[in-house]
Formats: sequence, structure tokens, C-alpha cells
Amino acid sequence: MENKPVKSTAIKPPTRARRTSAEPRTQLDPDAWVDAAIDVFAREGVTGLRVEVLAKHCGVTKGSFYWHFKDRQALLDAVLARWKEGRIRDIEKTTAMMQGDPRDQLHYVIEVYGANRNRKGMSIELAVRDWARHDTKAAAVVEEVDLYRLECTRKLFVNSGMTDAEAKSRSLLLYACVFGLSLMHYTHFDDNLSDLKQRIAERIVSS
Amino acid sequence: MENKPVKSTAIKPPTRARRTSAEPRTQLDPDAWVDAAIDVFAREGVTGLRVEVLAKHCGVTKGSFYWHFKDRQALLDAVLARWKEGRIRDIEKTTAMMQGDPRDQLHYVIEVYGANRNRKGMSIELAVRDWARHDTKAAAVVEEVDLYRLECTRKLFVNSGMTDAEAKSRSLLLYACVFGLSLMHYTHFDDNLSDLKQRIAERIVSS
DNA sequence: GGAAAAGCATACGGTAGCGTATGGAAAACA
DNA sequence: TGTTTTCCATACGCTACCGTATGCTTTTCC
Repeated sequence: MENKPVKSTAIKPPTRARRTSAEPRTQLDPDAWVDAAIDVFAREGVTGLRVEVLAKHCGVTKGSFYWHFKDRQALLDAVLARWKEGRIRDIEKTTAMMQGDPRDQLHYVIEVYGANRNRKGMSIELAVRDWARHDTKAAAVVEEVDLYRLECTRKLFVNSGMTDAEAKSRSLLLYACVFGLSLMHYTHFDDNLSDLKQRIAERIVSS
Repeated sequence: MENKPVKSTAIKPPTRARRTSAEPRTQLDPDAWVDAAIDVFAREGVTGLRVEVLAKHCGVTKGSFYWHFKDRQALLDAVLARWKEGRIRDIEKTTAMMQGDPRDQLHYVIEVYGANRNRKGMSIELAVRDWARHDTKAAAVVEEVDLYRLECTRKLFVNSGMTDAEAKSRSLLLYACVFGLSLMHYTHFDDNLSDLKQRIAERIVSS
């Protein structure tokens, strides 16, 4: 159809002999599709994750997509499942190295979720949460991941010497703040943002 | 969202009065359209705010819409402008009654933004912020509103006796937490959520 | 090397949405 | 009362999608 002059390093010469020689001939498996899907998803959200767009992004047509997936919903399910697994694994990985000062660990958690590093990850977080506003399956997964995170962080606060009730509230405060900051546009609120963040982190962690 | 038996279908009442039932024959002005638009927007987000859907929601066809608005973008601009005005007015209204213990005022702010009361308002907040991720105009408005809010709350913290730097960090923490909480699914994290929230509010406000 | 399966392209029908054109009814006005 | 202006309905063309059908080209396996 209207194949625009393929902008980025034409993967394939338009109507020429299609497999000249050096093409890696990358076969696409469902995992590769999900990888690409999460890429698009991070940028455009669920509503932007469309089959034909994704196919073009992969350099193929949707004929390929529908060979690997029943329909669009199957892809969404896979994306959601992949996100959940990734989050759970991340939490367990963090939990595994749970030795040392709990307060340092907490600061590390805050640091990791900082929107600057991990930009794509936070993008996905927000996209999933927006998705969850209209999709019960997504909402269920978000809740599961949230509870997992909250529980893990709660333990850290307990280990740092807080009561259980206080630890729970701190844990919730921590994640609410982390996600809330990524929702806000405050770069012009102060010219020393790192100090600002440092104070916030202290307020959340310290007793 | 199933269509009730409106369905005039094939046979249309021949030249009968179209206003059969008790329809007040409400003329639609742009403001009424924006009202309805914000309603849809709160539920479905920007991508769900579509001209023909909105028209059906208003009980008319899009012929009416395009009489009042140049195109869909004009409606979106109006929605954004309306949101901004409303937020600014809200802040000023809150600021106007800035007497009494600043800490009480701060608790009041937290209370007002609680997702339980003001459910629709928070829905719009999240929808606007999701919008802002892809639209620079929306992002600019969000930033403006955020800075306005942050500044107002900062003053409250200053009035409660904090240094300017501390007040700034508290102000940012407050709003980040408020919005972040509305992003999370934590209802099963504790069986005494009000105590949880109370502790969080204390942590944010108290020195 | 040849058949079978896998991976992808192309073409098609169908829906939803945007924006335009045009006509008809209702209200305002003279 | 007749005319103009306002407001809305209907019909149309167009594009972007979804999902299916079908055929072509690789790869795999014997």
C-alpha cells in the first residue's frame, strides 16, 4: 500500500529480490512479538498497541502476527503476564540481597524507581496502571504486584525497627510517592531537585 | 454499553414530531458539550473521547458537534482549558480561606484529594496526566497546575514553621503521595485503611 | 531431493471513527 | 407573516483498524 520510504535503514529492499543474502532472516517467535509489543506499549499505552502498527514496527505484516497469536487480546494477555513475571522477579531479586542496613535498602528501592534511571520501566508502570483503570484483568495483576511490593518493603521497615502498623504506612507512602512523582511535572519547582528528592527520601525512610 | 431500544431503524415516523417524549429540547452550547466531554473523558480518557460517541451521549448526532466545534482537537483544547481553570479556581478558593492552623489546612488538602470522596475528580486527574504523556499542550497545563498547587502548599508548610527547602520537599511529597495512592491498588494490604492513611498524613504534615 | 510444516505476504470484508456537504426544522427577527 | 439565522440530521468519502482466507516462500525432516 502506502509504504512510506522506509525511514530507518530499510530492513528489506522494497520490491527487489527479497532475500538477497546477508539478511539475518530473524524468525519471530511469540516472545519477540511480546518484546516489541512492550516497546510500543511503553510509548503508546494499551490503546496504542495495535496489531498492524506493531507488525510494521517488527518489519512484517499482520499475517505473521496472526500466525503466532489468536487475536489482539492474546497479545495483551501475554504482555500483562510478562510484566507481572518481570515485576515479581525483580522484587524477589531485590529481596534476595536483603542484607545490610534496611534503611540503605529502602533508599535503594527509592533510587531504583526514580524516573530518571529506569525511564522505560516507569513508562510501563504508568501504562499498565492506566490500563488497569478499564480492564479488570490488568487491575488484578496490578493489585497482585502492588501487594507483593508493599509486603516486601514493609518487612524492610520492620527490620529497621518500626511497628507493624507504622511499617505498613511507610511502605504504602514509599510506593505512592514513587509513582506519584512520576505523574507530576515539577522540574521547575526547584533548582536543586536532587536535594528535594533527598529530603523526601529521608522523610519516608527515617524514623 | 448496550443501546436500549431507541432504534428507529428502517421505518422512521413519517414527518412526525421528533420530540415525542418529554425531551426539554435542550439546545446545546459549547459549554454543554464540554461538560459532557469531561464526563466521557473522566471515564474513558482522551482516546475514548470520540466525537460520535460523545454525540450519542448527548442524544444528538455529530452534525451538531461540528456546528459548535471546528474539529475534535478544538474540543480537546476546550476540555483542557476548562480543567485548568477549574483547578486554578479550586486552589485559589482553598487559598482564600487560608486562616487557622496551617497543619489543619494541609490535612484538609490531603482529605479533599482522597480518592474516595472526589472520585470523578481524581479520575480526571489521572486521565489528564496520562494524556500529558503524549501531548505537549496537556503536559504544559499539568505543569502549570502542579506548580500552582505546589506553591500554595509550600506556603502552608512555611506557615507551619518549616524552612523553605523543607517546605518544598513536603509539598512535593504531599501531592506525589496523593496522586500515587490513586494509582495503586492496596485495599487488601491492610484491614484498617483509615488508620493507614492517617499515619501517612501525619508523616507528611507533622514535623 | 522432496514432502510437510512453519513463517510470512497479500487480498478481502467489516467496523468505527473523522470531517464535509447539504438539507430540514426551529427559533429569532423584521 | 415571511425571512434570516441557528441548530441539528443525514448521507457521503476516507482512513485506520481487526480478523480471515489463501497462497507463496522458507525451513525442517525423512
